[in-house]
Amino acid sequence: MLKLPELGMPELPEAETIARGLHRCLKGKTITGVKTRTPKLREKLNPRKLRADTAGGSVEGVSRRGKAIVARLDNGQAILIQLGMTGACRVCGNAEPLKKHEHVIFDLSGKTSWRFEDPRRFGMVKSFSPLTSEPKFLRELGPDPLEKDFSAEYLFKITRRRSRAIKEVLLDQKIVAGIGNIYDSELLFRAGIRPRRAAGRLSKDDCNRIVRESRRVLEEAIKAGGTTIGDYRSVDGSEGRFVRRLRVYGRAGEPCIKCKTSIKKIVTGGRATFYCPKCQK
DNA sequence: ATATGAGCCTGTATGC
DNA sequence: TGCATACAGGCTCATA
Repeated sequence: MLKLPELGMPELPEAETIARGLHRCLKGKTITGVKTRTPKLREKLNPRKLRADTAGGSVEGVSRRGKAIVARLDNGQAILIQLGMTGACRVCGNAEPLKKHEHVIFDLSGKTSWRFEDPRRFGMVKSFSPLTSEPKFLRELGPDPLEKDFSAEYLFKITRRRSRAIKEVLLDQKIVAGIGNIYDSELLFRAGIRPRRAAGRLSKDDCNRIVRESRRVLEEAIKAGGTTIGDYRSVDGSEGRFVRRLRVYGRAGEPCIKCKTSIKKIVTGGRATFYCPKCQK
């Protein structure tokens, strides 16, 4: 059975939970200091630029874009955090000892510290000015699966003439921003669609179900998410565990919850994919 | 234009 | 116990 790490399980619901938590903890606080411990993240950190852009700024708000986190400051700058595979944030007292993989530390007013932790360093942190130079990654993001513009019509239209497996198409952040490998398997199970179905062969109704089930599974997960972010009280993240009821992901060989057929594991696009061969067509 | 595979890293679980 | 191997939720790049 798959063991889920305690922190940082970053698909859309996790990013949403983190963003909400950060918003609550950081809104109105002023960044008094910026420390970086290694420049080696997915994209090389630029500590001087990060410091110059953000120190002295106050946090106006924190929100989510796809799986990424954006904190807007009152000086016209913003901080983008991509969580990668193992990225996590915590907010704690600024005297709290650093953890091994806490790479970026923003010290804030009120003796608070906002830290980015990422053992695998697939994530990244960078500052930018939202009005003049949004990073390419953000500019290219597709519609948010929880918003109206991710509709059955849109999905139907964009998948025409594509032979690629729907599982892989849904992972493409330029097509829809926020679905990751786990929820991809889960939503296709709920929609009754085989992961390897060629996207271009989906019917309008298939698209309808995919859009509907994407929303459902993501919203359910957000509700279950609760408190990922350590707040002043639970700095160790002990309160932040997600309870997930995964129906197919990580359940290879186990019986389907609907029909008892053995859940299958395949690899598409280099990623593990799980489905029920009977319930999904 | 599209699809595939490699690669960035460390941590954990497994099998010998 | 040690050691080697496989695998992990993201994303980008080079190549075909």
